[in-house]
Amino acid sequence: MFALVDCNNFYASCERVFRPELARVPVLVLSNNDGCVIARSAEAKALGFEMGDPYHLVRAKIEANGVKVFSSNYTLYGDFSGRVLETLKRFAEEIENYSIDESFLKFSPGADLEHVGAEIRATVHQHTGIPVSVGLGPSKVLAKLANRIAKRRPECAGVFRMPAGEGRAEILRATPTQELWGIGKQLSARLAAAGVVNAQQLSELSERAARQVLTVVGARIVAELRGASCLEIEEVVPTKKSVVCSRSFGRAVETLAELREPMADYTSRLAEKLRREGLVCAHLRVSVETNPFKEDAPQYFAGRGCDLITPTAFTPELVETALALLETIYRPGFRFKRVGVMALEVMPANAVQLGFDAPEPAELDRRARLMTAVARLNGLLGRGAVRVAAAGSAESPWQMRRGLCSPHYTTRWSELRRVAA
DNA sequence: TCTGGGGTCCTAGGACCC
DNA sequence: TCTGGGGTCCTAGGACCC
Repeated sequence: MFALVDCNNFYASCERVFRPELARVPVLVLSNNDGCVIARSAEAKALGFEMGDPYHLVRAKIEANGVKVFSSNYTLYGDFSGRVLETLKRFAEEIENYSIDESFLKFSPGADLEHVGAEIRATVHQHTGIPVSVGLGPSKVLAKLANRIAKRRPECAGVFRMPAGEGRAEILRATPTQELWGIGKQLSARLAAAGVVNAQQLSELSERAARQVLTVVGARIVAELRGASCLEIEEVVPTKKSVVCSRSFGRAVETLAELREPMADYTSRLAEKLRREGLVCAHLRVSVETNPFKEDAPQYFAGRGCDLITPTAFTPELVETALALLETIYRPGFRFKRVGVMALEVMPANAVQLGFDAPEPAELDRRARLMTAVARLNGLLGRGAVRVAAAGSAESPWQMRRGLCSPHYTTRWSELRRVAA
């Protein structure tokens, strides 16, 4: 049995914890740059504010209704998120922190689940001041759905356990496919075209049909809807595969010089993020974008990436690369609204795939030996399997390079020699 | 006349999530 | 004038190899 514990209106609730005077006041939290609404208290929802409402379009309504508005404060939310997680740990042995405001708990078959939902709610509220809802079900998808119901039906008091049999079928019939976890706008439209509009119909789809319409992801959802758990708890936080820093600016810009500035800025933030998490990247990608909301203006969207000679999180190197990439995709005559930079092929800074002793300095041709050794290993293990790594000194703890068979290696022998040395 | 087939890797793009 | 930011996974298609 799984439980999904979800904090109610999380960011708005965090803002409220230390401000009791806001208890019944409608509260909104805005995105970076105060661009749009990203969290709403129950009172704000009742007033008709929607997720993603542009601030400048709802400002009048905010003032007219005495709504309290906050710029987002992710440090605060991260702190509360950690405290909620700590509190939840006492309730289950297996726990997955799914997002900043949600966690999955897994209970063993014999567990007494009669009152656990209410206990979780009371304890989290007592310890953190954050209200949560609890959904229970035999699979993650069903626990997610149960959570929605817990939130929606006042008589549930914030806890709902997915029934079996006809009770569940009745709920699934009343659930449009788009409300399911993993089914968005596009997929629900695709399903509707195939005559499937509610969750019960979806659960009755054959594995083959589900795969055809929704690919393997959809097939898993169908199994989960039938109560067969196939999405497991992921307790260990997997290391990131990419890290992004992208942002819109207040005012659109046109020249390359004006674009270079935010690009350099975001890239150094990206480098900081990587270092903070102990990561390096072997591929960097940048993108630029005009304002998609200005439909009458000429639109341009472009991105380009390149492999790095040495996986790195070193700011000057990344900035230099990002600016060079920017130059290749910049086009004059457009009004740019956003730039982004993304680190790909991210790996832990201390990763070493395979090491071997460097040949004796006295030996005639180190280069040939290295090449031969790596080529042989890659022949045995598959192209790119071997990466050259060298432990370094205290100032430069280590350096690492992607497989020698990458097209770069002959052109930057000096770099490799430095690493190998 | 008649022009293979199987596999991998990479990239771009689509879809989803919070 | 003013519309977020950060992720993941999957697929299709092209390049390339033998």
